Amino acid sequence: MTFSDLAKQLNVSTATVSRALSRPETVAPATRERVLEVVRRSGYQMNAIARSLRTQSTRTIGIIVSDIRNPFFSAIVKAVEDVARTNGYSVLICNADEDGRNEEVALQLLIERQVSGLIHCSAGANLNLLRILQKKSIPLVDLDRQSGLENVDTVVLDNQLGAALATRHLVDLGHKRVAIISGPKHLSNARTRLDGFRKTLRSAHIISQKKYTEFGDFREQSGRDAAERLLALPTPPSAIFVANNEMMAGALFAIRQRRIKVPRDLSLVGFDDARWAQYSDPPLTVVSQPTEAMGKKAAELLLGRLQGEKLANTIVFEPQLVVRRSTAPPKRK
Amino acid sequence: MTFSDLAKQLNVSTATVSRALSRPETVAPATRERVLEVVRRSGYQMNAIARSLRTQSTRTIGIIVSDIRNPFFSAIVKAVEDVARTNGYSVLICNADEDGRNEEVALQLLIERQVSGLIHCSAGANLNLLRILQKKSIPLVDLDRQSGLENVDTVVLDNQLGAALATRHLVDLGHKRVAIISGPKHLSNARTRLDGFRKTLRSAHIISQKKYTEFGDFREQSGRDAAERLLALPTPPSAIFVANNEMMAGALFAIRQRRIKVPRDLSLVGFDDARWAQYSDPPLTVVSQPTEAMGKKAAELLLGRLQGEKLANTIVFEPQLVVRRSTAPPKRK
DNA sequence: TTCTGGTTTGCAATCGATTACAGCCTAAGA
DNA sequence: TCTTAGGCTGTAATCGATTGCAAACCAGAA
Repeated sequence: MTFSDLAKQLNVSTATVSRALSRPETVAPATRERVLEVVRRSGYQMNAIARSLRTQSTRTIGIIVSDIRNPFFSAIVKAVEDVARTNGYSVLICNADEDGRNEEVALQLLIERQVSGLIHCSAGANLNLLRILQKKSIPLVDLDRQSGLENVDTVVLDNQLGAALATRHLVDLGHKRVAIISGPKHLSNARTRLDGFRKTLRSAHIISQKKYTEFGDFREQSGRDAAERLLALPTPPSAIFVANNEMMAGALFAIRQRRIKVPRDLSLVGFDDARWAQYSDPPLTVVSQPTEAMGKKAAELLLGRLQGEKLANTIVFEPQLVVRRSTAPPKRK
Repeated sequence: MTFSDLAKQLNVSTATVSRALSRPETVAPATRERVLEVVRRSGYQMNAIARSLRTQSTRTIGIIVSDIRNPFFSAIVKAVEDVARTNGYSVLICNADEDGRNEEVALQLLIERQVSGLIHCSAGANLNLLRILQKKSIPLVDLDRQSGLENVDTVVLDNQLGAALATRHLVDLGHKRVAIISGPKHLSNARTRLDGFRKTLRSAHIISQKKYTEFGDFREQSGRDAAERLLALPTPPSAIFVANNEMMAGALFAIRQRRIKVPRDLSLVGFDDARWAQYSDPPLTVVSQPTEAMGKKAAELLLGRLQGEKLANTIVFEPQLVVRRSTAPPKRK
């Protein structure tokens, strides 16, 4: 069923049908009613592909996340989808699985599908493809992780502050042997968190030791491995700051396996307040971020750009320390 | 940058460019190389919209989920996306928020966008729109919840068995006052779970009482409300079977607020083994489902259909009872 | 040289909606 | 009665890639 079929049935031209639907005031009331009636009765469904080709606009926004199962990202996706839908956009979703290669494939695909805009949680892709977006003037919003591209809308947490809050909390409790399980060095948010961690230790006159600095890839398994290495140390840390929730899940696994008591033998601070963090035993002290708000804001920035906004904005959200029961003063030796 | 631009540059026709890319063996080696070289150098990106219009195929699969933040569905989405990607498809995602109206809007949208196929976790939409899909012979896979449409591929859990396992477990522990927080009556999976629950009680000669049967909408808040009602009863239940993980989170909230000790004062069995269920305090006894496998299977069935498979399949997955520490024999009075 | 068969290429229609432009009609004004 | 303006509608081009058909070309056989 196409306009041309309807037009034949109605003895009008496709132009009239099109106008009756998209600019009703330009067609005579009588004709308009006739057209609309037939459209309704026939259950006609517009072909958005054809329309997109002609109008050069897909009203689709692409989103690349690093792991849709991470509650942080699923909350982002949910928020983005909400904003998109209420503005007549749809969402094409791609998973990068924390791998720059996958991200590049995804970018390629989204460009080919002519997305109107892109929300992008970098897994470390090469900048060239992103430059293509810019050349095609497809607006881009960096979310959570900065791609490194200049003049791009950005929504991030103040990661430095977040890490500082966590670290400060541990230091204030009296911990001296403080470890970090950081994210990969090539991701901006991981770097900034590590930075905040180190600065805070330094300002407390604690030397951040190399053996207490572990790097994971933001995924569960790497958190588990890192925790195992830390716990196997001759003098293991008395506190660990784990830089994201997935790695925290992994770390917890290792910790339980060794039957280490939290917080008696080990204090833990996590990053990002996934639901399970508060239900966990013990409930975890974490740095929480306003996830939904960040997703919403990213979508809004994007829509703003699509509606002609010129300037690139950088929005920084504030983290909050949520103290629960996974942190306590260190055991006296 | 279009084929026509490239063609001009190369002094060939657009037909040749097209063929060099999609059926290289049909063009002379020399020309082919010339074309490919220019394509590479110019960074040409195919316009998938135009191609889709011409070929009448978008290679996009739509997915409607009821709540992307529910880890059950995000695991599904992840699995579907994986299978899709490795087969050259993309995924258009829509959120129904457990509301049939939203689902209908989503269906409309996906039809207009000419998705090649649809994976569908019903929130109870009207069947008419789904019939349109069938009329357009767009393959459809019902996942987790049956839409009620005939002759449709289906991937479900054996919900009856799942509920039976849970209930049996409680009964075997000696519980007589067993309550259920069920999902909404119009969803197939909720109904079947309720059914399994009732049948099991009956076979144990326990009368399932109306006051012990609560209905929620599969979302957190409703679980909380339902739990509150149950706990406020003159003789509250000694065990509750909560029919999905979101409502369980809500129920737990209410239970903690009342400082009820689990499992001493109340046994709990959940449905679907979200990550937090095992980290929870106490770790929850749940009926687990092979979520990823279900998502994967759904995607595979869909792709099968897209490749010409004729018969509609119904795949039933087996649930498993995972006994943790939220269940125990009832207190003796 | 002419013909045959095969390879390579181009022409032009096509997918379905949108829209600039032009033409038609009607009614009001001269 | 003749203009003219404005409202309504239709014609046809367009978006960018694909593809059936036909033409052009070439090598080898007669």
